[in-house]
Amino acid sequence: MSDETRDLSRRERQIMDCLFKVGRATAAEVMDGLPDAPSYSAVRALLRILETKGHIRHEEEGRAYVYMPLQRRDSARQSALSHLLKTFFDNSAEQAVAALLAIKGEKLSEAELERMSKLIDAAKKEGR
Amino acid sequence: MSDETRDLSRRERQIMDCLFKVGRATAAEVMDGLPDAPSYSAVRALLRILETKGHIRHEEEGRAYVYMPLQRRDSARQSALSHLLKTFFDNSAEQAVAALLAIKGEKLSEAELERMSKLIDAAKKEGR
DNA sequence: TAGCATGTGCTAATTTTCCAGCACTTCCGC
DNA sequence: GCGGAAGTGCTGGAAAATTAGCACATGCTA
Repeated sequence: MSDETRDLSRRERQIMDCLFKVGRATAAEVMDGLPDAPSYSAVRALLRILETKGHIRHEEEGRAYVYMPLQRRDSARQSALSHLLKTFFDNSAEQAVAALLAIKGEKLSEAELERMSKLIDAAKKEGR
Repeated sequence: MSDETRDLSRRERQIMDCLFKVGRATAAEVMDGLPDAPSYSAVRALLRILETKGHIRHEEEGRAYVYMPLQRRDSARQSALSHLLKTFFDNSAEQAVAALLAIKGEKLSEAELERMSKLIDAAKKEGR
């Protein structure tokens, strides 16, 4: 997996982030999702480059191109999460969960917390 | 929060990642931690730039400079995690926990899982 | 059918990033 | 005291990224 999304240039990464967030988008939509958005044609140029490099592909939809990542979302997720874990959490899932709760803590519903508990219980059973 | 570590160039980001991972490091250590490491003097140049931009600072230790991030690790963590959540997990802590378990699942000890349960229980109490 | 809006591809050029090299200093051992 | 090892700052320039602009296609509408 040498074609990591991590060694992209700044703009390229921003665009990939945007596409992973929304799943699929036209050039105009990508532009809206970009911080300090450059011109429309700049965005299109970047999209073309990313496509050449094999990170995204497009489908024609009416007259417009709709772009989407080539890498599957869950695969990209795993990879991003894994990197985050190593960089900021000493590779400790526990610390990550703690931080997660610290960020979202109060906004989480009882039901969501319950489902998380279930996930962990399931992992316990798995492990024994 | 305009001085986000996210709008850095590729190399700058790699260096920040490296520094966040280890906490503090000399130029030589940073170089070792870098993928496709460039020359020693290139690394020093980058470090100087990052310092100018206000992302890191250095202390003199013997003859050498030891560099470290200015932003506190937990603050950087929160920010990185929050961004990851938005980009890949629809801002859902639950999905993130699921992915976390999927990655580390089998490698987690009973005790770690237990502590995670406790964290979630605590959050439940908090919320009610 | 002419004109406009909204697409696309391509490309030249500016800006930023990235790097290696050079000059200088300091410490240490011989 | 001299020479080497290991620091540092600075700078010019190559390489990459980023951008805007132009030319052209297509659909729609007055």
